[in-house]
Amino acid sequence: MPELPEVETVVRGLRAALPGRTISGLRLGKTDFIEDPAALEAALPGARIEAVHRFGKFIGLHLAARNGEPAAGRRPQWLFVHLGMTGRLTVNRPDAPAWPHTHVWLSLDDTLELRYADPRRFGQMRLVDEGGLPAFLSRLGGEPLEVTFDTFCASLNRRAMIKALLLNQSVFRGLGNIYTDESLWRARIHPRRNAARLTGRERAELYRAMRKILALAIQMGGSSVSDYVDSEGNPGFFQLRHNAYGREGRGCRRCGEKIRRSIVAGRSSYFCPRCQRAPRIPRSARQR
DNA sequence: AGCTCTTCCTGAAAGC
DNA sequence: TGCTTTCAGGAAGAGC
Repeated sequence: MPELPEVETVVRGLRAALPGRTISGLRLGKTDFIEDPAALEAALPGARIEAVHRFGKFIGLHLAARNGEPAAGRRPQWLFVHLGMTGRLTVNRPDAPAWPHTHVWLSLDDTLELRYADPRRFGQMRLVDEGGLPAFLSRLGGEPLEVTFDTFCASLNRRAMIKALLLNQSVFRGLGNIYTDESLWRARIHPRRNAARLTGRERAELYRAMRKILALAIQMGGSSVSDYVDSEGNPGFFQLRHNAYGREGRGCRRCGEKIRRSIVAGRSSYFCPRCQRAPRIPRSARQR
């Protein structure tokens, strides 16, 4: 599933292909994952793509005013795309075969196509104008690779399980199930630990682990565990280096103990029961 | 505040 | 073999 490293990989690919191109046409299939399909049809044709950015798991295409229109006309806008679970945003030649479940087709200068395919349609697509950007960003926390150690530590002072906290996009933006599990494994912290109770040393371990894991994953083009491919349709390879995620029953690569899976914060969570010590359960909450 | 539960959706995998 | 059921999960909203 696309998380920060996968989205970053897609963004880097798009950044090499899109800026400077003009959207010459738009075709929509199913639109239930698009906030306002009519707005896309009104705004996109003729708009020029100025830049491509990433905000957590969101891809932001910065669009310039329509060529030749007066300055008072259209303001710059952002087209935000979230890949959800199974979204694929690829640049293709118009004659190339399309993935099944392709629902958005953007013609670029009549020579290329930007396509969005998403079997489960858990993705999102929405248009935000320049003035709406602060409100959009205010719902998101800091970038995991940009946040300082001090800010990171301060953000952990909540009484929530560390796994739930890391998954919460309003705390840090971009971490999903894979990279929280991989970071916690590397830092030897159990997913059910209370974030506020992590020691200073544990916070430092987690900060370092998270940054290392994300950097490595980006280097390897992300993890392809289900449908993920980059903007050229190629898979990533970081799944080969997973130490926890998806490894239930297999040996921990540090100590040999069998990796366990349990539901934490509503998500399948993989961890090593020996390296990642479970928190003590309060007497009051134990069994019944 | 922050937890659990539910909904959205399809394809893969497990079950019978 | 072939049909049916279960499961996976990011985000958002309801309810507690």
